[in-house]
Parts: sequence; structure tokens; C-alpha cells
Amino acid sequence: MPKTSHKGSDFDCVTCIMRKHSDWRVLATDEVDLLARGQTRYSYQSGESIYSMGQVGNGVHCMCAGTVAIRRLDAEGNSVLLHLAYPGDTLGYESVLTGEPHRCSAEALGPAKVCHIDARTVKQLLDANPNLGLQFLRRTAASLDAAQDKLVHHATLSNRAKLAHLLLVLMDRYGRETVDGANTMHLPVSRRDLASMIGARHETVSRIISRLENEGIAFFSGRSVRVPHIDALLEEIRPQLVG
Amino acid sequence: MPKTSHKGSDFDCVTCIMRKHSDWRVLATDEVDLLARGQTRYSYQSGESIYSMGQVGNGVHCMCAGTVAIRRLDAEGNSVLLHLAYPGDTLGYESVLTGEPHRCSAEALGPAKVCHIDARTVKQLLDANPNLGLQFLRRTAASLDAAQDKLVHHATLSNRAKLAHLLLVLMDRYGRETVDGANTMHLPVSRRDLASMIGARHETVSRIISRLENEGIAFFSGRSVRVPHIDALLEEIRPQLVG
DNA sequence: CGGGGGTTTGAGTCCGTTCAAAATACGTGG
DNA sequence: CCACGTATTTTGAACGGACTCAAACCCCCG
Repeated sequence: MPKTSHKGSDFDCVTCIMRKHSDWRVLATDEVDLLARGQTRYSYQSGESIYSMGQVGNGVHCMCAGTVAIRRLDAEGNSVLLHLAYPGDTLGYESVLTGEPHRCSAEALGPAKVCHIDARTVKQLLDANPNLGLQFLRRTAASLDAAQDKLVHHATLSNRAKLAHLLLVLMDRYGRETVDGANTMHLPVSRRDLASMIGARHETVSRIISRLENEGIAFFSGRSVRVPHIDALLEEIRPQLVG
Repeated sequence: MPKTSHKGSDFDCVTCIMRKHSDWRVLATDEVDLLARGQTRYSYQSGESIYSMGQVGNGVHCMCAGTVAIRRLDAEGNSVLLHLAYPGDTLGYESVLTGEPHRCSAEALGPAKVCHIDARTVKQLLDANPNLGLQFLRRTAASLDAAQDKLVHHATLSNRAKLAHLLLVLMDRYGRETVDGANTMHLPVSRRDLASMIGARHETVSRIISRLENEGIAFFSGRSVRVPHIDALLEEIRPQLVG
């Protein structure tokens, strides 16, 4: 099923609610008009690719709705899920800035609405408003910080602790608290992806999940998760000595 | 032993050789003058701290000579060596941009020359020349890319493969080829640090080194390393399946 | 209803860690 | 220059976590 597109007047950045929560909030009124003219809105179905590793980007992607997986493949074809992107995030600007091919692929994990902004428009805006570049810089620095935190976790935590941490992070975004104080959520990713996010085999994740269920810490059914006492997951994150 | 400083006229960015290889190369002549006025050059001894995690940066640091280790500590006090910085690199600008405390510490791994540039001067220059911000953005994007590559390696490689890869990377910078085709280098870091760079215990690194010696792949004596056939190390980097 | 991917479970093995102790290198002051 | 205390590195033995290979299961979708 191909993605659907809506050009120009059909949708307008001027009225976009997400824009105020994104890097584009630094733009002046006339610059937003320029942004709106250079933009095309796309709707993606679950599993559809927004861009692929190796391609040269011809623009940036601004998320309005849904969840997008940022993956990188190694030489053996392993896919590692590096990051989940959400509304307000801008994707793929590295390639536009450097002219180099994308180093990651971006794939919709469910119905998603993503606006594509023409490379020429992006460059015009960066030229017109230096704050946009500084905003991108702040955002990229935050991503780098997050990536370094993940590196520290990979170096110091066990797979069980990393999975517990990941569940807490996902619960923060997807979770709902029920009347009895338990937390529940619907996982946005498969267990294979959960495994690649923490750098473990999927069988290992499966086994850790079994143990968490036996110990009454978390209960899984398909992609829905129920955690009776969220503190029990927090207890799992105990770093070990490294070095 | 305290670091030594040289203010203003004692050293000058205008004549600095490294500047042309750094982010500051985008500056115009009059902007370089401004840079030179806001700058102080420091000499650090091995082990001295340039800045520490938790501090708020009052400027950025521009490396002229030496090697600097960028570390992060976790809650248990584990130090993870995230990155090695070299002449031409600019350090600590994230904290200046966001006003948040440093997320990492920077420590000289040997005699190093690093210029400190006043936060006010940095902001003036970012204001005066938008290309400087874009240059920082490109640099940060490259760092993010490198961090993500490390994440993929941590997720897919064994400790042995990760150590082999690290040795190859270090050999690229510190290595010299001898007449018989072997490669030798002097390691810039301790084995403890080597271990934290690949996310393993130092005992494990010690054991891997023993095995590499028994197999004739690499020979260690103190901090000097000799690799008779560099291809043998390349052979070690075989990713395994993950996910 | 028949695939096919994702998931679970099992058994066996190996890698890497833990704890402990010895050996070595290093810096400092005498 | 050497003695000494400290930190780093090496090595050992035992344990446990995580991986490999394999088979069965499940569920979704065509």
C-alpha cells in the first residue's frame, strides 16, 4: 500500500499544532509561509519506509503523528533499533546538511503523518534564520547525550536491567495507570526489536520476560504489558562495576 | 601541578595552525581577532581535568595539542571512556549552548595544549557568523553518527571483536609501520580504560590480550603494542546475529 | 486453510563475570 | 638512585548469564 500525499494548500504548517513543539518554532511568520510552500504531507502505513540507509536525503521530515523507528543495519544485515521518534521530531537533516547518504533508515511503526520539507527550502530557512541552525544544534546535542547514556547503559547494565529500563522508558510514553495503581501499555515494537534495542538475542528477551512474569514484576500478552508495581521495575536497574 | 595559562598576546588564534583544521575555520578575519581576544591558552599535564561532569561551562575548549579523554560516570561511580578528542576538536560547547551542566568530564591523557574561549565571545561569534553554528551542527551530527556506530558494535560484536576494532582505530592514529611490515603503537590509555571503552571488565581485556599474544596476532608490553599482520586483526571483526 | 514470520521453550556450550591473590609497574620521598 | 607504598595488571578457579542450535508453537494474513 503506497503512502498518500497532500501538497501545499491541502495542509498548512501555519496552522500545524506540532510546529510550536518542534525546532521550527523559532521561525518568524513570513518564514513559516516559506516552510508551508516547500512542504508536502505524507501519510504512512505501519511498516512503510520514510527513508532508507544509503539514500541521499532530498529534504527533511517533520513528524506530526505516529511513531517512527530509526534503525541501522550492520554488515551482516542485523537491524539495530537505535531510536524511536515522535511528533515534533525532525528527521534526516544530517544527510541534507552534509550531502552524505543517510546512515539510518526511518520506518513508520503504525499509521503516521510526516511532512517532507524540500532541501532547498531548508537551506533557505537556515540561511534566513540562524536560530533554526542553533535549534537543530541543540536538538542534535541532546540526541548525542542520549546516545552516550545508552552507551553507558550497555557498558554497565545486565540485559535484564536494560530491558527493565527500556520498559520504564516506553511506559513513560505509552503507559496508562489503571485504578488499582498498576501500569499498562501497548508495546510499539516487536520483541525482536526490543532485543535489538538492548543489544541482546530475541530468545534472551523472551526468557527474561518469562522470569519477570514468574516473579510477578510484569505480565505480557501479545504486545500489551501490565506492571502491577512500577517500583519493582525500578529496583532492577542496579549498575554493576565495569572497567 | 597546576595548569599554566597564557593570556591574549602571548598566543594568538590568528597564527594558530590548528584553527584551519577546526570548526573555527569558517570565521572571517575580524571574527578571528575577536576570537583571539576572548581566548586563553592552557597547558595541562597528564591526568589533569579540563572540565568536570556536573559543572556549568563558562566557555568552550579548543584543542591544539595532545589527547583528551571524554568520560561519563554512572550512579555507581563507574567511569566509561566515551571518546578520545584530538587537536582541532572543540569541547564543551553543549553546556554553553544549553546552560545545563556538563554531562561528561574531559581529562588530559598526556601533555596537552587547550585554549579556553569565553562563553560571551562564543555567543558573539555565533551571532555574527551563522556558519559557525552550522559547523558545530555538522560536527555534532558526526559525533552522533559515531556514537550510534558504537551502539551497533556493542550490540553485535563480542568483546574480542570490539577490542580488535578498538586496536585498529587506535593504530590508525598512533601507529607506525616498521620496516618488516608490522604495526606498532604506544597506547594512550590504560587497560582499565580500554575495558571501559568496549564495555568489559579489565580482567576480560587482560585475558583477551593473553589469547591474542598466544595466537601471534598482537604483542603487548606495557603500553606498547606490536601487530605483525594488521589483517589478522581485521579478521576478528565478524559481527554475530542479534535481535 | 495453508503458509510464514514472530515467539516460546529446551538443552548444551561458551563467554564473560566474580572474587581472590599474586605479580608487576609507577610515583614519591628519602 | 633506591626503597617503599600504591595502583595497575595478570592469572586462577568457579559460577552464571547469555548465546547457539533446534524444535514446537502461535497468530496473523493472504
